[in-house]
Amino acid sequence: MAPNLTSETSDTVRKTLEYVRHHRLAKGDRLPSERNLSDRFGVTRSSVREALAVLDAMRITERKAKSGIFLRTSPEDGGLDSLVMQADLGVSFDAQVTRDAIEARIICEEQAFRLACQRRTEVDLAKLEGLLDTYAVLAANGRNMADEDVEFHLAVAAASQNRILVRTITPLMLMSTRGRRRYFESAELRQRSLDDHRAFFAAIEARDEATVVKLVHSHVHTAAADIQAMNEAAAEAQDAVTPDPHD
Amino acid sequence: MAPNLTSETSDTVRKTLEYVRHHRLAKGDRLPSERNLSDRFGVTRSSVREALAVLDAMRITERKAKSGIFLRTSPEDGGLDSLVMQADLGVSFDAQVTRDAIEARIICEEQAFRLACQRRTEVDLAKLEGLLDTYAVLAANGRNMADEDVEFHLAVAAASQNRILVRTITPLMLMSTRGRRRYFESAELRQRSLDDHRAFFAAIEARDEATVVKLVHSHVHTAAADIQAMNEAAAEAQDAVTPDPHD
DNA sequence: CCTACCAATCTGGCCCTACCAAGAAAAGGG
DNA sequence: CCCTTTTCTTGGTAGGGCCAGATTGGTAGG
Repeated sequence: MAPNLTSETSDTVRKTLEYVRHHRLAKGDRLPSERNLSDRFGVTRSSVREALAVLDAMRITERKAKSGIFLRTSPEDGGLDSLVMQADLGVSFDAQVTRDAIEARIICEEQAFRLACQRRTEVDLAKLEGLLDTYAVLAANGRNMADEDVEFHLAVAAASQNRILVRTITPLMLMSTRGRRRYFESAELRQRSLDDHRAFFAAIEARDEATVVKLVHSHVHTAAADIQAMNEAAAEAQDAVTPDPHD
Repeated sequence: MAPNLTSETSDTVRKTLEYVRHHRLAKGDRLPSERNLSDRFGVTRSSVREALAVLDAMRITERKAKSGIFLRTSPEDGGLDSLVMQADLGVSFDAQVTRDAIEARIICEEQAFRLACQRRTEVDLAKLEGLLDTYAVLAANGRNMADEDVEFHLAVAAASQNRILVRTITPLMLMSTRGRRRYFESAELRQRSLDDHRAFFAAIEARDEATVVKLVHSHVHTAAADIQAMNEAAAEAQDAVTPDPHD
């Protein structure tokens, strides 16, 4: 669940995104050449090309053969995966993006969990129960359950039997990984999260859609709000020391 | 909206995914080394590394330094962007994935369009009206409006003022680009799509949420069903000639 | 002054070799 | 059989080189 790219590549991706931001490039604008970027960032062209391959795949840049590298969309408008990646790279989102993500998550999880009530199998329930047990143990031991939290939510979503829905929710959760980690440092919030998850399980077992929908709203909204608050606090603290180099 | 990666890189990505499928690798399994892949595919290690950077960013693979390349999730379970990429690469999805995508799209668009009714601005309406005009012209001239269709839907979603929701819907639409292209080859369907879009505009202008929700269900469901049917027909025709090389 | 053409230059696409350090596996010694 | 040591493998990175198309700037011609 941690940053996945190699340090060099992810560094170059981040520097490239910084370059775009710093120079306020807009859609269609051209980036410096690969060779230029490579010595600007002090890495080889190979590394630059790896980073650009990633940005291309994220639909952020577009490389036109023998012509140049062009911005396809602003980094903020790339796919959700690109937001997850940027979160991994340490980019912090503004409050609006965070609010939007919460709203989107509620929309998707509300429906996914509702479908889970209708379609959950015994296997799904067993899986959730197992996760719940692990969750309780971790909570009791004061361990950080950020990853397990995600896993539980995705397992519930998986009970909807709609794998696309699971994949839609995944980035919405992963976007806030950093905030979630901080969230679970609080013993009180750990306990609350455990209680919420137990309530989710009970409602899904009972196929009680109305309760599930209510739970999604309260759980996601309060949890996400807490995460958001922590994100903002952390972002401010970080902004204060961010130098922002570049010509 | 077309394939974005360079031919070589995308080729290598596709070959790697094929390798995974062909060898039925499961989560956590190890792929051949970069050097092995490079001469297996007849490309340089640089190209392999670019492809792996992409797969890494998609959270499909994970490269552990000095150890190996491991499958993080099955390619079918990667992020939505990875599905878009695979669609670009010509991979066809099974019927279940297509059905799931339709369901997910209905869920997201229903809520996004409902929010659009509440929050749309005059600017949003003007934008939609402009797109609608273009749409009508293209339809009249018998042109393929696949891209404009996507653009219109995303513009409606944008009227929800939730950019994350837009980005959630984007891959759900882009997944079916190929099918959509075929869809718009039919004059009858072009006309129907234009009518639907006009109805969307009217409902959103009137802030008529109930109608919009109904429209989403009928429009997406029937349109997507048509696309699906075309996809399956095309997939069968394609499967018949797919050789599937490899040791 | 404008246009059409042409050559030098720049750019992305790929290939190739080489080195490093940290794992993994094999070999060796007890 | 276990533990240590050596060797091999592997990803990470550097740096060079060639190709061919796109770009561009200058030049000759109208």
